[in-house]
Amino acid sequence: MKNLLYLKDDQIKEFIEQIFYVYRDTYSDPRKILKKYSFGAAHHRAIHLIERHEGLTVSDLLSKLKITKQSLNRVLRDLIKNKTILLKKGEIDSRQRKIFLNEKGKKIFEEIFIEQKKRIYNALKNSDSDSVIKFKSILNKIINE
Amino acid sequence: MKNLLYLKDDQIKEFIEQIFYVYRDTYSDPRKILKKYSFGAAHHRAIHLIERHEGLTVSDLLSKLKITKQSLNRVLRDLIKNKTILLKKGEIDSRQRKIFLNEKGKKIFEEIFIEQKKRIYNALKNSDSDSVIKFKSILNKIINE
DNA sequence: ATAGATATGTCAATATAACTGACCTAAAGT
DNA sequence: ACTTTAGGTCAGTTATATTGACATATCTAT
Repeated sequence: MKNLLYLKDDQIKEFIEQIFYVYRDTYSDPRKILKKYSFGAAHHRAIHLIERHEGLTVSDLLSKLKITKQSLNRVLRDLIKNKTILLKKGEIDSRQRKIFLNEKGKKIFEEIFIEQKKRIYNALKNSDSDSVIKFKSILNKIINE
Repeated sequence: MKNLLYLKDDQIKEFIEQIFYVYRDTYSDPRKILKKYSFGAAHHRAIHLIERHEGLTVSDLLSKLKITKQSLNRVLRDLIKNKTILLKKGEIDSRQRKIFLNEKGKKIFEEIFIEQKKRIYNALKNSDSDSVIKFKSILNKIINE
């Protein structure tokens, strides 16, 4: 490993710590709203990914969440029972189930998102465009590493 | 809210998604090593914070983890039983317990860290110092928002 | 056409990590 | 002396994940 000052172990340890805090805070802000619908963190993550990738299949969602299908199934069952999402058979491959938010789901998502966005928005509002682009680029590099 | 192009809702939704992936991947890399010691994610987070803040008190750790003391207590008990950490009475305030990694704990931490650092290191090694500074600054803004 | 692979769903048991609520001791602070 | 704080613990519960086995429908390839 190269001996760059800004890549000393202490710096990396600090990043690992900060990543935990960022995740912890970003996903805990809308907890009260989720509770209103008897949803937990697992439902939240699923709803977010479904909103971002409307029509994704069950296995798409599995590979994004990286949990087992048995775990996901509980969550999807809850969301279906609650009329938050709906599943449509794939037209090309009818084994697939494509997942969509229905109207109620979209409203719940918006309610969650309003709470959750504040933290990110306020953190970025005084940053210049270049900083934001670089921030995003590093996040992507970490994910695709 | 200002109507900056790079702060549109879609951009913020993407950040929320990326933050999840970054946390998911960064903390799942050393899972096998943790399992070797019968530790889980909760032990990992505690060990990391203790290494970063040697001598922190139980309540310091609680406020970093943001879990209940009953939850933390299970984790600390396991770590003590395993001889990974030790608690010392505070000299000034003897109600406090200051938490340290002992020799075994330091070794386990290093083993975990070697696995965990790769992802961050590889993501940052080709970034310039300015990008890394900006990345860190935005992480901090998100946490302190 | 049929054999094998894939996408999804489900049952059951278990593990992990969190929660609430109650209660306790020891040591500070006032 | 009284109250507050730091920490520990018991008991019960909930949320989220796991492993393993098995079932069904559909697609793909020979």
